[in-house]
Amino acid sequence: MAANRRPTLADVAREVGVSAKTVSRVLNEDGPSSPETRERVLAAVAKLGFQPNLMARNIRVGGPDTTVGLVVPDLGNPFFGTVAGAIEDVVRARGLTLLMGSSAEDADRERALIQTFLARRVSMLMVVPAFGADHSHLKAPRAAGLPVVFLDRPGVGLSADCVVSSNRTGVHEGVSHLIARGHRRIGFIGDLPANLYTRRERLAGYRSALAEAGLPYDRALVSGAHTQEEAAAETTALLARPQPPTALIAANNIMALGVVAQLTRAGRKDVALVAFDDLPLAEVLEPALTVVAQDPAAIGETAARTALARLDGDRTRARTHMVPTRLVVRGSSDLPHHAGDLGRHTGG
Amino acid sequence: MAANRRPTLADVAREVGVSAKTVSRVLNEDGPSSPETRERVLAAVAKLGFQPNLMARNIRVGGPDTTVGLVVPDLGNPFFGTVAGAIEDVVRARGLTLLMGSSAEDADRERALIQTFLARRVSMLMVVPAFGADHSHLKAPRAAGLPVVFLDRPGVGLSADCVVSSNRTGVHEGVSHLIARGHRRIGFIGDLPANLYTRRERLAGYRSALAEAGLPYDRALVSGAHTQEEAAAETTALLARPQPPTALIAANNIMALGVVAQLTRAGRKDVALVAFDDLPLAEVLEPALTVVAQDPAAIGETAARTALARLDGDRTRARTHMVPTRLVVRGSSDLPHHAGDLGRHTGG
DNA sequence: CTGAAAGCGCTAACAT
DNA sequence: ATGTTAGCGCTTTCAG
Repeated sequence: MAANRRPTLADVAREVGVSAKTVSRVLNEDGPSSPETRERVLAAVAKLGFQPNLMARNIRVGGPDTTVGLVVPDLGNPFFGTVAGAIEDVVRARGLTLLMGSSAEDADRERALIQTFLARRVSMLMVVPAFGADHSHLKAPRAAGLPVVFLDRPGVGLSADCVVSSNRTGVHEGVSHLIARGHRRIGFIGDLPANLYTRRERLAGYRSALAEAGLPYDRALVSGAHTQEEAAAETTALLARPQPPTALIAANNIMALGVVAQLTRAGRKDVALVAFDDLPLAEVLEPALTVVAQDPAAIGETAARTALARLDGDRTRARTHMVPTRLVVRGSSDLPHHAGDLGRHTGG
Repeated sequence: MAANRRPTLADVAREVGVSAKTVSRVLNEDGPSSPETRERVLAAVAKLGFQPNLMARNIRVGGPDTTVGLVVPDLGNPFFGTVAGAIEDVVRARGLTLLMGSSAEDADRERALIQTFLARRVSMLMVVPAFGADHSHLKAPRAAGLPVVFLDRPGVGLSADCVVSSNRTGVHEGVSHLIARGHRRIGFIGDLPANLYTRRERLAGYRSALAEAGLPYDRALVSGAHTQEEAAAETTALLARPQPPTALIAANNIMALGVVAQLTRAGRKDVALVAFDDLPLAEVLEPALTVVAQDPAAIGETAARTALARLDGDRTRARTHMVPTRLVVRGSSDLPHHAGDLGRHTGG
C-alpha cells in the first residue's frame, strides 16, 4: 500500500557494505569480483527486489536507448499487427524493446510520435509512412547515425532503406491470370487517396498487365474507396455500367472484404475476382477467393534485419527491398458459370 | 554521414549565452522568461535541432517514466491489435507512450518482458496473462504504487484490476439461442489447454445454458484445439460420432475459422453454428455466421482508463470489469434445412 | 579485486 | 527574470 521508493544501486551497496561500483560490476559482469562478494550482492539484490534503472544506465552510457520506435497507421489491421510481431521477434533477440504508436494515417500525429521516439533516443526507427507525411525532418537524426527504415511505403523527403511488397508485379500477375482466363474487361478497386503509394503501384501493375495483353485501359473501370462499405458501393456502381467488367481486382484486404460482401449479397457468382492480400476465410468463401498474398511477416523481418545491420555499421547506400507476393489460385478467378461465354472466344 | 553527438541543453544555452536552466524554463514553460530570451532560445533550439532527452528528464524528475508497458500473447491476432490500439488512443492523450511486447503465450517470455518494463520504470503495466504465468512477482511493484491491469484473463497470484469479456453470459446467450431454435445436441469447440481461463468461463456458460434448459451435459460433445486446422479436425470428429450434434459453438475466433472452413468443405449446411468473437466476413458467409461479438476496443479503453485512474490516486480495492458481449444473429444459427426436423418436436 | 570521484542530461531548490 | 548548486541512478575513469 505504501508507495515505497524503489531500491537503488546505492541501497544494495549499503546493504552489502560495498561500493556502488562493485554492485554494478557484479550485475553487469563487468570487471572481476570475488565469488563471495558476488554471492552477497546477488542475495541483497534479491532481498531488496532491486532492479537496475535502465533509463539511468542508458543516460550514462550515452549511446542510444535499447528501444526501437515503430509507427504504423493502424494497430487493429492484422497486416500491420503481423508486421509488428515479426519486428519484435527479431529485435528482442538483440535485447531491444518495441516502442509503438499508431499514426491513424495522420501526418501530424505521425510526426508527433516520431518526435517522441527521437526524444527517447530510440536506437532505430521504423515507419509505415502516413499519407501526406514528409520525412525531411529525419535527415539530421539519420545523418547522425540513426537507422531509419520505411515499411510498406517509401518515405518522402528522405533517402532511407525501405521494405515493400512487390505490388506492381503482384497485381500484374493477378490481372494477367484473369486475362488468361479470358477476361477482357477487368475492374480495379483500389485505396484512396488515389496517389497513395500502394494504390499507384498496384494500379501500375494493373495497367502493365492490360498493356501486355494488348487490352485498352478504361478509366471508367478504375475506382477507389476508403472503407469496406465504400468498396461494396463501388462494386455495385462498376457492375451497373453499360459495359460492366466481367472480373474485378480488389487492391487491398479492406477493399476485398467490401467486394466479396457485395458480390455475395447481390448473388453475382458470375463475376471473377482476385484480391491483393490474403484473407483468413478466403479458402472457404463460395467461390474460394483467389488472392495475391503478401508476406507481412517477411516484410517486418526484413525491415528489422536491415535496421540492425545499419546499427552494426552497414554504411552501404540505402536500398529498397521488394518482398515477393504469391498468386494463390482458388476458385473466384475461374468461374464455371463463365466458362461458356469465354469458351466462344477461345474454343470455337 | 558523420555520427555527430546530438545537441544537449548546455549546447543550446551556450549558443544563446544563457544558463541551461533558462533554456529548460522556456522549453517546459516553467517559471517566467522574457519574450526576447524566449525567442532566442527557440531559435537556437531550431537551429541546432535540439531535442530534450526524455530519459534524462524522467530520471531527474524521479517519477515513473512516461511509458505504458503492454504485454499481449500475439500481435498478429486482430483481437489484441484492436485492444492495443484502443489503449494507445487513451494513453497518448495523457502524453504516454506505448511499450509493447508479445509473450507468444509463453510464461517465461512474459516474465522477461515485464522485467524489462519494470526496469524502464513504466508508469503502468497492462498484461494479457500468458497461460501458466504467475504474477506474484508483481506484488512489490504494485504495492509501491505501480498500476497493474490484467486484460482478457485475470492474473494469477496477484490481486489487481482486471478487464474481461462477459464470457460466461455471452456463451450462455449463444447456446440458449441455439436451444431456442430447437437444438438438443450442441457441440462445444474451445481453446486449449482446457484450463485456460477463457476456455473455462466459456464452457461454464455452455453448461449453464444446457442446465437451464434441462438438457444433459455430454462430455463427448466437448472438444478443443490450438489451431484453425485442429479445430477443423475436431469438427469432423464431432460430426462423425454415433449421435452427432446438430449445432456447434466455436469458443473463439480461431476455432470459428476452423469450424466454418470444415463445415464448408464438407458441405454441411445442416449444422447450426454460433461463434464467440466476430469475424470480418461473418456476414457474407453462406450461411452468414451468427456470433457472440466481443468488444476489444472497449476492453482496451476500459483497461487504460482504469490504470490511469490508479495513477491519479484511485485507492479503492481492485475490481474486475466485465465488458458485455452482444449476440448478433445472422443465418448460421437458423437453418431452413433443419426447420422440418425441428418442427416435428414443436409444431405437430 | 575494490573504491572514490566525476559526470551523463536534465531539473528542484534555492539563490540573486 | 535569470543563474548556481546539487543531485536523480547509474557507469566511466582512475586509483589503490
